[in-house]
Amino acid sequence: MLTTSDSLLPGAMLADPLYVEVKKRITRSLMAGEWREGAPLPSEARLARHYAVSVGTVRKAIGELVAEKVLVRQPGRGTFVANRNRDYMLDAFFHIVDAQGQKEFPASELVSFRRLVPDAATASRLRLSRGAQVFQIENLLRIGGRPVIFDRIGVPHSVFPDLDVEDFRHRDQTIFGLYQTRYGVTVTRLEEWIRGANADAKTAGLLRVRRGEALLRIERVAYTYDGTPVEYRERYVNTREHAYLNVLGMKKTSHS
Amino acid sequence: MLTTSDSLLPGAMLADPLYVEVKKRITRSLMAGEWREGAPLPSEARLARHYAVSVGTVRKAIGELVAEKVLVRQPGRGTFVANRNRDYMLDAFFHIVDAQGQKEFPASELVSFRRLVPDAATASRLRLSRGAQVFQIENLLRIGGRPVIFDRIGVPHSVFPDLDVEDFRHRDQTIFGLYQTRYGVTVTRLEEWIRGANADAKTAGLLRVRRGEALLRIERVAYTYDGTPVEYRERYVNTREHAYLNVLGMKKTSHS
DNA sequence: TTCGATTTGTTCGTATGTATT
DNA sequence: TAATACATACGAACAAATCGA
Repeated sequence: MLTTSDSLLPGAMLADPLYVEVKKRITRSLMAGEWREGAPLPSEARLARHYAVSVGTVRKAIGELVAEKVLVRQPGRGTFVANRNRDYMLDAFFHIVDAQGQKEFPASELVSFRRLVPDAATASRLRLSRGAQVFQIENLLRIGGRPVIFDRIGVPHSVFPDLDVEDFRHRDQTIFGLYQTRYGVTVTRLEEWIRGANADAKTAGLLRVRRGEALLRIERVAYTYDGTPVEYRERYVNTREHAYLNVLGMKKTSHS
Repeated sequence: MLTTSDSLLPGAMLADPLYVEVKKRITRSLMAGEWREGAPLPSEARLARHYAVSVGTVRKAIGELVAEKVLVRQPGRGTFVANRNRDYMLDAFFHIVDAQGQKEFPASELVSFRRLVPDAATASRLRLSRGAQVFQIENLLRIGGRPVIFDRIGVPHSVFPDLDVEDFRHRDQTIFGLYQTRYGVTVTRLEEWIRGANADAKTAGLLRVRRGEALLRIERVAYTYDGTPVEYRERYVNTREHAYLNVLGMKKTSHS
């Protein structure tokens, strides 16, 4: 609870700069669930006293975590653990847009929920040992009422031991939000491998396209703070009326 | 040339914080081509004196430009205009990897070079007025000797007036490098719209796949510092042995 | 509504460390 | 070795936003 002092002073041969050390400690506290999602951190001045460093050093550490979207700063109010709510997820991790480039949050429909030993691809991506089980969830996502995305999700049984169909069916939040609130698992990083794929019979039926129609196939691995893979997702997207939008480089600055 | 002083002091009702103002001025100098690619900027101390602000303020401005990969800092040496060389391009703007996630720089083969009035999609993406002409370049990219990517590139005649086939055929650099060195046009931002597409006869022939095979189709617009679109590229990727890799969120930190 | 306490944002200045030439 | 340049760290002052008394 950050009650006892935790000075970084005692000349203990730090490999990293002070602010990196502070950043690590804050990250560890975050991982340990010391502050809830949306909760305020102690003020910069208090953290500085606590770690026995200057305010500027704390500011630099917090600044990097803000850049990584782990924390949020609000002038006059404080620094908070970033909310991984619907809007945030939409902004950060969801890249499917309509022809005008607009994002819309999809409606989710559960197709199947099973517990099984995964195929080789899933096991490998999730770094599972032989025979380890996963929950496999198939999900159909509709945008504007029409099916656009089909997801096959695999999550390790070891990470989400008592996961339940009802969790998925009745959740009022994103899937990542579910991981967060029910298991304290925060997704901080995604790797997406995007390819083209001709629709097979099952997928074509679900997405209402012809067999053989070109779909987007996205293989995606989600990682936690410490780099542990916690979800493997195979996603098929009907890109007739939608697209995967990726923006690289400088954000719109327009100082001309 | 940054010879005369350019103080920001005279209480001239600045809307932005000082460091944002400094950032804007540096960006403007960059756009005006005041410092060549790879050239060193004046030291932080000199810039601080020049703008009549503190070193810390200059550092914050430069820091943001470094985060945007416009500048590069080297301890003990100085601050430099980022090199948009092959390696940088590969890292920043090229996302096609092989099955192991490795990037390899593709070999380029010119298929066609024409000057024409573009189709509606190209004209719209490049914000061209009716009747404005573009150069259209078709390019086949090979990775490991095999054709993987087919590009149809459109660039406004107005931006690259005397562009020549030979420029493309004999360049020893990336296409963006050509824009930079020959026309002073620096690409800082990309928008990529990714979809699936069934290969048509021509593309199938070039990429040596069956007609109807699912390819990745990437529509891409490249923008300059000030947001002007300077290139529209339609790209088809054979993703049998390759993929478009996108990484979102925190970079690997691993402070556990 | 006003006021005061708290918190982050900006700016300055200084000192010291480390890398490069 | 000395000079230069960026990196880190500290501290101080004031501004601006927020919130509750």
